[in-house]
Amino acid sequence: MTTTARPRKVTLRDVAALAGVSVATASKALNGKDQVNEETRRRVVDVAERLGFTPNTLAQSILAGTSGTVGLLTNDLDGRFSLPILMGAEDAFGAGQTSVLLCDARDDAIREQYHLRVLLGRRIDGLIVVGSKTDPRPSLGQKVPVPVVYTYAPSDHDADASVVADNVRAGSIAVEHLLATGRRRIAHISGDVTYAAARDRAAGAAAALAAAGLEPVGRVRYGSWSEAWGRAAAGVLLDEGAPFDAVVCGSDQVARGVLDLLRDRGIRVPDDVAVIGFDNWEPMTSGARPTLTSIDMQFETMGRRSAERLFAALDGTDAPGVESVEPRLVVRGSTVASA
Amino acid sequence: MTTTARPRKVTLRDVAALAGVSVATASKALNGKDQVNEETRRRVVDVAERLGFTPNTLAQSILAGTSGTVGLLTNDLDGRFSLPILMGAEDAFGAGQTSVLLCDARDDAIREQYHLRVLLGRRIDGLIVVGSKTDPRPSLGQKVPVPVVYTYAPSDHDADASVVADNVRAGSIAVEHLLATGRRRIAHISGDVTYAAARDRAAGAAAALAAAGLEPVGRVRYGSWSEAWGRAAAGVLLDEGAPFDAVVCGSDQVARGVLDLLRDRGIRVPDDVAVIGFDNWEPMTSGARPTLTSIDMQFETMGRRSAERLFAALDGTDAPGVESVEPRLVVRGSTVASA
DNA sequence: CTGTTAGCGCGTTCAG
DNA sequence: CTGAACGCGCTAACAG
Repeated sequence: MTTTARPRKVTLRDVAALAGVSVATASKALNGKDQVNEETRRRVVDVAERLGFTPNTLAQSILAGTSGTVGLLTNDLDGRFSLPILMGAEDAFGAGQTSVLLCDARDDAIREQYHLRVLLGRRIDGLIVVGSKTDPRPSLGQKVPVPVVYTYAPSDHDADASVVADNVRAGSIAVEHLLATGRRRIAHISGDVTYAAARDRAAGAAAALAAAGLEPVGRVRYGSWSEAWGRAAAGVLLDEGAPFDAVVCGSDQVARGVLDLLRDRGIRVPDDVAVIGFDNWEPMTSGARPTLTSIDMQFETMGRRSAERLFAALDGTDAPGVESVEPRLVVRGSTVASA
Repeated sequence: MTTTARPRKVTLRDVAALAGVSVATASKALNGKDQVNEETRRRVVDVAERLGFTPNTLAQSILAGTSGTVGLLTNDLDGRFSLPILMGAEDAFGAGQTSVLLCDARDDAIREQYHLRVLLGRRIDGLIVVGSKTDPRPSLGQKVPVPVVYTYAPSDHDADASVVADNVRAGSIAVEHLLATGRRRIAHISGDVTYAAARDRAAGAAAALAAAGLEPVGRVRYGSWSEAWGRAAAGVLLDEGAPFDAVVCGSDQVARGVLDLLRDRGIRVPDDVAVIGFDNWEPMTSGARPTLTSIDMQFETMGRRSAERLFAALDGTDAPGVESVEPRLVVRGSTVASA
């Protein structure tokens, strides 16, 4: 056990003393104010460097009334969606001087409330709340003294600012791509029906089909977000005998299961049947045979936009309301042979 | 655009004034000191509640000299390993009063240095550094004025504190499990040889085989951490003709590829060949057919231990050095039929 | 150009 | 039991 007595933090006072000036002068010198002799400045800067002086941001904050810190309150730290969102946000903030305080509430209102208190105590300048599902979530209320942006899950209150993925549009894009590749008999195997994401994607897909004057092949088959369900549902679909030349799948995992079963049954993809998923989750898309065409929900962009809107709100230039991020089609081998 | 002029933060002064007492009394009342009349306290608490008073942690910190904040500097935010580590740490901290400042350095030394400065400026009490690979990484040096714990990737400096996964042990556990299920001819398909994790696991596996007086089936086949590589390598292995009854795979993804190819070739798992992976990554293990036996590296435990050691270091009761976390075998259908 | 003074929000003596 | 005064590290306003 090394009892390396950590030295007391070096303060501006120390620097000033050793440089033979007052604290105020030292402060000015280090902050590039122009009311200080060039030589004096050099001396101060030099001493500061030598002492390894790091200004105490806390003290600055308490004075400035703004902490240069935002809270990131997530309910989906184990899920794979909050991570890219987090990265996008961290990215947008990192450019400036803003640091991120991360909290995980695990979908527990009590824990959320607790973390909120802590964050407010730390005088965060703003807050981003990441939901665990895309369904609207309860607002934190209007009494929170800093701007709040809800992302992934929108707030259920109109006056709040939210950034969400456009799942309806994603559904349409999927179907439009299949139509563009000449498919006409399109089935739909989705995930857990209690998720708005599943229902929204289905709605978008249905709308695109209807717009093309086509009927879907059977109803949307809801189940769970798993490969096993994809396999099972695809099996049932085949056994029912209605011909189809494409399957829209609720997620990449479901799509993966569908691909596996089609392969088992000797059905060629994409020649006989095209398959498309959602999320563009690399481990799933790249490992599939053939590689999986998917709709990327642009989570990183969502994170970045959330950060940007938070800044805007701080400037007082943000309009409340829900903002959708446009999804993006990524074409691979499961819909186009050459891809 | 709602220009809701945000009200000035309510301070202890405001509370005291409205309660008709001095700041000092208000402070004592709210902090449960026993030198205050019960009725006065009630009144103060009441006013505080009504005003939505939240004590300014920054002000407290500046005084206490400790911020109740730790830095979490990761280089693998996009990878899937840092996330569970982060959760474990967040968990351990959350119990107390500690908040986490998250930074992503993306394996860039410049960015890392920059973030370090910012974090120190914010007077973090300690720092956890998460690597992107398991290979040792350069130490931040001994001049950092707060305790540092390196995790996932250990520091290359002996005097530093590190928490790592025991990949060698993991390799042994994998082989021992296969031996326990009666396998004797064990092949090994791994990932990217430039990763210490791949080499360590192979070393552990080889040692366990040797201890049992067995020879491996061919050399370790290194490649990449992908399903495609797993398929390709398994194909080659079969084509070479040397009989084998088990395959240790460098990761769950590789294992997934191996399983797929064996299935294609009509080889039954686990009857003819057992397959085992590493990481116990749920999307991979549960989607596989059969479900995949895997070694869980206990990332969450690593995060928790890192947090605990950081606390210990703050108390001055931590011994430096590398600590390994024991991996855990999770048995599923790819090694045991009934599982 | 430099030093002195005041004060940010809070906790903690120490008198009253 | 209560309140006035001081200090934490720093910056802004004002004097010198």
